[in-house]
Amino acid sequence: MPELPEVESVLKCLTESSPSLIGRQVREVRVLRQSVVDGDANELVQVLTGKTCQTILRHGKYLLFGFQDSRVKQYRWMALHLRMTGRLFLVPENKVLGRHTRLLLLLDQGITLHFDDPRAFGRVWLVADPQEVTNKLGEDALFISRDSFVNKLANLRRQLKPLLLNQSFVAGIGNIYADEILFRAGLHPLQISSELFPEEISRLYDALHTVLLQAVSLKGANIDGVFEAGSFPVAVYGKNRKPCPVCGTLIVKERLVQRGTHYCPTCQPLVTRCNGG
DNA sequence: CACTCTACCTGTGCGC
DNA sequence: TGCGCACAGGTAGAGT
Repeated sequence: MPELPEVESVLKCLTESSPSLIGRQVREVRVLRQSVVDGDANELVQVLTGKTCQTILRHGKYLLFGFQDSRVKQYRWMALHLRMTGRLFLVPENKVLGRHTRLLLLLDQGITLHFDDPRAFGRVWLVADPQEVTNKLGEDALFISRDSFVNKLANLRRQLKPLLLNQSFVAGIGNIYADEILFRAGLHPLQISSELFPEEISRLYDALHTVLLQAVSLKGANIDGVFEAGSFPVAVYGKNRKPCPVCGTLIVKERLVQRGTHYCPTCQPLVTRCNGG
């Protein structure tokens, strides 16, 4: 369940730890579970071995690691998605493997990058250019402008929750932050985008921006022991049958659009409207 | 186009 | 105590 704020936190850990992943040369790649590599695992090993990690980008929930050969200027990129339970961390080499370690990059300076993932949904794959990943995605949710958000949303007739979850609309929001954003905006998950009043669209953008910025600054969400790092306090996610922090009404959890969805029926009423807002 | 369903996975927590 | 099973969810891809 790492979403944008959690992935951003991972990125900061990798780049700001000492020693940082940036500037480290790959001495050896170990694929401990073949399915962690989308594509040819042998090619991944061949391409990365000997190269140096020069930069790491994030777009939505994707990380892109730029590797360069000392002799060749052209970058090769490793894309990575943590999906549900993936974790990345730098540890001293010879550290015992976790039960669910899927991929190791053994680096210089005696450190190793671990990719652990109990559910084994996470993937890495090679791309020639970051655009291979970002082309299919919308703008990053942390950086999308109000104008861009308003324009894109106004042209779509979609329920708000699946719209926020759609990575080609805006990249980085998952189930937790979709619920949190809609709660903060006071909008029902099934409200139709094209029927919103301008003031409501503006509120939705404000909520998206505020929630994500705050969550990033707190290094992700704090959800009953799921994430050990973050301290962003969730208002509705996982709070079914608990009082709404605003009005005290009990939070409802329902399965909407194939997702566990938490909302306050008082603060987020579903409003039916005859025509576009 | 908008929406639904399924597959991919495994740890957790429930009922019996 | 332990067994079986539903459930959690991001994404791709197929189907309605």
